[in-house]
Amino acid sequence: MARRGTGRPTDLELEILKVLWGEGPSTVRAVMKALSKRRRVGYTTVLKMLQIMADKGLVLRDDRQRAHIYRARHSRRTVAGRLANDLLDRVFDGSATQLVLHALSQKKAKPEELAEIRRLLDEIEGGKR
Amino acid sequence: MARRGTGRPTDLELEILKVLWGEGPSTVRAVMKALSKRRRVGYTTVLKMLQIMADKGLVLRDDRQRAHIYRARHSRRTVAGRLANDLLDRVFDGSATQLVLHALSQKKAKPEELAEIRRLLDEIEGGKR
DNA sequence: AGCTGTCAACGAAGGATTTCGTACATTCTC
DNA sequence: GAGAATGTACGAAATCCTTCGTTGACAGCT
Repeated sequence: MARRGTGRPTDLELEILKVLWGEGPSTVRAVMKALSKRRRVGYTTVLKMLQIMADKGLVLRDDRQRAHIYRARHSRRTVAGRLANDLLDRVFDGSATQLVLHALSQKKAKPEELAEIRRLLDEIEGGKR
Repeated sequence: MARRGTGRPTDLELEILKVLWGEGPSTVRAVMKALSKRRRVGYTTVLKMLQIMADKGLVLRDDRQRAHIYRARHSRRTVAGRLANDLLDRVFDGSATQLVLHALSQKKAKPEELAEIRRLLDEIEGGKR
């Protein structure tokens, strides 16, 4: 049971997680429908993926109904943080600043976003004083 | 020739790129030596990886000498930015702010780093005024 | 020339990811 | 109840990543 790879969700797994985060607990068909809007994907493929993901512990399955209900095991916040962290370690050697600098210089953030980041900085520094 | 996957370097590919970025153009053996400090890896494995990476266009090969010299095709800055960007699109739906917030809250940044980020923010906002 | 060490090239193998065909069970509808 | 629709489960195939054994070429040395 519980397989192990890199620990990171793969591309398709991430797409599926995003559906579950957005739609909440769903049946295979519901996930498949939502996913079809962005990607051509067959029913059994989604089913198989969800089975594997359940096996890996990425999703939880409620099989009390005939159509099993799947839901993400970890919040979007948790997984996203884990991935950001992972990228941090693998590429930026743990320097959050480097990652932030890249992220900010690549995408043009809106003024409100910049203000939000400033607020976070204040918050972090405030906690230390 | 020129294969295509996700476009992202894999884990081992990234490790190899980091060696090339750090050491500069190197032979297979030199890469293998440097890599051995952090990971158990055989000579032919590194050779094969470099051949594949050259095929993909991740590295460039100079085969004028008997021992071919490999070097990273793109700078660390470029690749890192691309990866941060990719994560942004795949997980944070393009919101740099979200990524920054996660990055900053996961790792505890040093005060100097926070100051550096502030400087960047000033720079970005300054350019608009 | 023969021996030794280093090199590139190739192919194969094992594991992971993704896709889908098929089989079989259950539920719904006529 | 028969047949269609919908569901799970299983297994196989295609591709990619990673690893390594083997082969043949080449260079240096005696």
